[in-house]
Amino acid sequence: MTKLSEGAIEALSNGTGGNDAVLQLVNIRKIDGGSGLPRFRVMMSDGLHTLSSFMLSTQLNFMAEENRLAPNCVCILKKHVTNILKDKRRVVIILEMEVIKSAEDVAGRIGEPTPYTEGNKGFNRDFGKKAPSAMPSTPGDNSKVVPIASLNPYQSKWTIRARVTNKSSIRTWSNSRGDGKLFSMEIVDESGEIRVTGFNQEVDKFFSLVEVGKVYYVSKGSLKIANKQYTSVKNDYEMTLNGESSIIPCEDDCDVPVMQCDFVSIGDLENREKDAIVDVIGVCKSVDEVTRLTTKSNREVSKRTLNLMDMSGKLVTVTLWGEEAEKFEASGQPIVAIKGAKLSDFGGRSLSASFSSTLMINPDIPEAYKLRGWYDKEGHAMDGQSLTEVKGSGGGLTNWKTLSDVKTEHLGHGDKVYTAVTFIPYLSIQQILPTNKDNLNTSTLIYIDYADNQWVTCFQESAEAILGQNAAYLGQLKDSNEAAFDEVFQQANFNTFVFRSRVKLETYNDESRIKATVMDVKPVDHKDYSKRLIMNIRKLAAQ
DNA sequence: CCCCCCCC
Repeated sequence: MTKLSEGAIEALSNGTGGNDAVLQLVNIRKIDGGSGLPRFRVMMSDGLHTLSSFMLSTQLNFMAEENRLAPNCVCILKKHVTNILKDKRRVVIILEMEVIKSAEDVAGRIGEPTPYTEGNKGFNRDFGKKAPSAMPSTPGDNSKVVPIASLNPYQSKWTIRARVTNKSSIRTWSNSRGDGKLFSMEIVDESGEIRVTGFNQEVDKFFSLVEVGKVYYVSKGSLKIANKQYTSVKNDYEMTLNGESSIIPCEDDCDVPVMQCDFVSIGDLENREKDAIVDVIGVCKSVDEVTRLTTKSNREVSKRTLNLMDMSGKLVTVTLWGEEAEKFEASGQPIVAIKGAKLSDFGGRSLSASFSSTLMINPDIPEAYKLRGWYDKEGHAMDGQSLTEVKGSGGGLTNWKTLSDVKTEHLGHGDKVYTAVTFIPYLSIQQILPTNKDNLNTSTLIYIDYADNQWVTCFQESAEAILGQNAAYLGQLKDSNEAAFDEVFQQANFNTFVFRSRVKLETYNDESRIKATVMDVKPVDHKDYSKRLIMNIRKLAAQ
């Protein structure tokens, strides 16, 4: 039977408890978090005593939500902080905890614990494994270093020690409530992260001091409820620097983490809501050239799109803006991580690196090494399927299929776009829009590959690309020289192109059939196509 | 006290 850390509850309750206590979870309940995230209150037992004043820190909410923390499970309390409330009660905030035995593997309650009666005599704060004497001294201030996760609007005298992971430029604003300037940054420690904003005088005082990547002691700021709409930072609160605040560089910084990311698998982006702010990591499989464009509000901006793929085998198009677009270096298919990318429903699902995003190229984190290993071993041989359906040129050719794949995978039942290299044995023009001869409205062609055939419909642009003539000229020719007109179509037969086509189930008069439409036609890039064929041969040989 | 998130 699992041995619990008898005596740990008493120690935790009077503030002398260390970490790595083995405890049994007795009960867990959700409490109303008001406007913020839900909070979970937990009762734990050490076999001798139970104590109900444990709170799960919000970054561990997933453990409760996934039912990993069911009554009777046995856990190791890896990291915690003790907060003291106004009425001097202690609350143990669980920062890190591991379930070592799930509820179903435990027969029931271990021992016969009785509720611990709060006999708080001491009044020392306990911040986890660091004994008060070992606490880093805080420059120019008597306050103790506390974890970011313990910050709240009700305590004002504190110091945190945190690394800056992101810093904005200085922005000015002017509206009915006044005007001013501000900057914001994101900082992280081992317990969590928080967004910090400085206005006006605080901009003058702190902006130039703060450098991304460095660690600072930050003391005294105002905490308020965070507006989740604008940030992916996992904290219910955000901090505003005020006249009392200080920021002092900290040289001894190696134990402060670099960045906290909660990566979403690219495949899972399909299930996320539009406008969600997410962290993603993937291999940059392809990249477009940088382009300049003018926004609706008449601002000039640089833009670049890239395709990221991860171990879900799915790809997504990500748009970078401004300097990040201009400076992006795509050589060697780097690992790209983006913290705080914005999910859009353009083309199905796509991502945009917004103002508050942090872009990392080949970051020094385990997820990146894992992905690199996977990609070099097997991922490079996968085409992957893109969540972003790209119209026209640009954005790269993805989701390569043979025509028999299109059938056997029932792509048409899900409104999918695929790429295929196909040969045109026969092409016929069905219709030139009678009211406007310049408009080659519809032409239908059959295309084939080695395995199957498919009738598809082309509209003007793709039809012109296949016929090699523009619609206006063809319209004239049809009236003036029918033999020459037919010849254009004869010439187009027996050519091979790369087609991007959309297949979709259409219902007409209660009858359903798969309708295929060409979205884009390109000449075959034989070098690229040969590589693709060699890759497929290798894959078949490996089976 | 901001919160701009651009383009196809």
